[in-house]
Amino acid sequence: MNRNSHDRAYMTPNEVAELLMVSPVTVRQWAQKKWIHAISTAGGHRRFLRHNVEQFARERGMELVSDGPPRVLVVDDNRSFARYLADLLANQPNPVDTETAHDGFDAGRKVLQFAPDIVLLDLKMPGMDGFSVCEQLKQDDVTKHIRIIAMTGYYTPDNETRILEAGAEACLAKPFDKSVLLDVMGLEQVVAEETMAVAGGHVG
Amino acid sequence: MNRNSHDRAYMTPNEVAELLMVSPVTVRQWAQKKWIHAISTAGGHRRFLRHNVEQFARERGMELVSDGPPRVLVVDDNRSFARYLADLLANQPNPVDTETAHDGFDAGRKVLQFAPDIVLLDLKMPGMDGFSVCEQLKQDDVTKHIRIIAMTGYYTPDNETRILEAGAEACLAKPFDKSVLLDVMGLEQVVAEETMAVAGGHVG
DNA sequence: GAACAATTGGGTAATTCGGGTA
DNA sequence: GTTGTCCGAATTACCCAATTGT
Repeated sequence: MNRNSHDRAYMTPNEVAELLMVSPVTVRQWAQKKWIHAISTAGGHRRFLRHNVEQFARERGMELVSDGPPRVLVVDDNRSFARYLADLLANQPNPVDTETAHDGFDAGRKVLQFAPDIVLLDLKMPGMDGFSVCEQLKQDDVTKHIRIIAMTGYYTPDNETRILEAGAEACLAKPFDKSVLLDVMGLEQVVAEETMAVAGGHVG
Repeated sequence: MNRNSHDRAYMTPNEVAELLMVSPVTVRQWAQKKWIHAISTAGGHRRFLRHNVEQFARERGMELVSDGPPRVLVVDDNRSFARYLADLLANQPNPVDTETAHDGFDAGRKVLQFAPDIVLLDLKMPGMDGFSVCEQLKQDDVTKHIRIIAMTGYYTPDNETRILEAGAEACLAKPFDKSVLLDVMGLEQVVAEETMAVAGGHVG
């Protein structure tokens, strides 16, 4: 079993090549021209830091990171709650593009078609293992950069630990405050706004 | 050995040109008019994502000339059975490219990334409604052309009717003969080969 | 540590690409 | 609407020896 680049802090030339949709030779050239900052192993092989690769891509105007408004995919089998979250985000002062998915298949499809920057992922969906989804996203070069924020109505510290290890950057226990969500997502919100309870209906 | 576009997530302009039966210059024009969504390399060269190209082609009513061998996605939560089917197909006298998915999310992802010609779909997967998957595939312009062959260990005439109405072209009751599968798929097989029982392990 | 497959670096030549124009 | 052609630039192929991973 190969270790995936997600588990490591560095990337190999081949991994960078695939991510940037270019042959390894070209990555080599770019490194020689110092367009991408590279570290050298003792034997002279190059290793790249994810941060440097992304910075390079951004400077060259690649679409690795969308320059438009953030795109958020809400994955929750509770349709009304998903719709509620999506509307909430779409109506923020800072615009956000939103989309919803209600089952695993739909989620997998839209992750590629909608190409979100952030996925709000409900962990407890029938037949869909949120942990597995998280791992799958992080193992794929095309989707590994997507930020994952987990949500669960059955919060336990153990679950939080597991999902964070799987690659999520936060785990929110339902119900959670709107302000907490926006804070975790890194979206600025209007100051002095009263906190509004955001509850998942199916939590009961 | 050259890497084929089938092995990559992206396509070069020349590859797109060949697929669409047009000169590279024309592909260039189409990309400039933004008829085909293109991503840019750091050096300014264009790269195309497979599903973007296919979407464009189908919007224009084009018949895609599948250049390579047929691509088959096996969707079954029983990993060993899915692997067995995939190996079986891959080792046919007529080569077939195969891929497997074991849950809804994985299936949704690979339907776009692998871009199969045929999906072998198990109807009874935990939390994944095969009928819903079938409908989703048929409702999306990008995937509606994909042939769907259903498989179930709990065959009933009613189920067969429903899945056929949802867009599948056949419904196989496990266990089924290898020859039946190949026949339904339209893959030629070596004559006078003894039929070999193909059973799903979890049907038990 | 030894053996083996896969990856990598460096070099040069060959190919492909984008844009403009016909 | 599509293609041919030219040019400078970007990308890739192919060579082999060295490094890395298992």
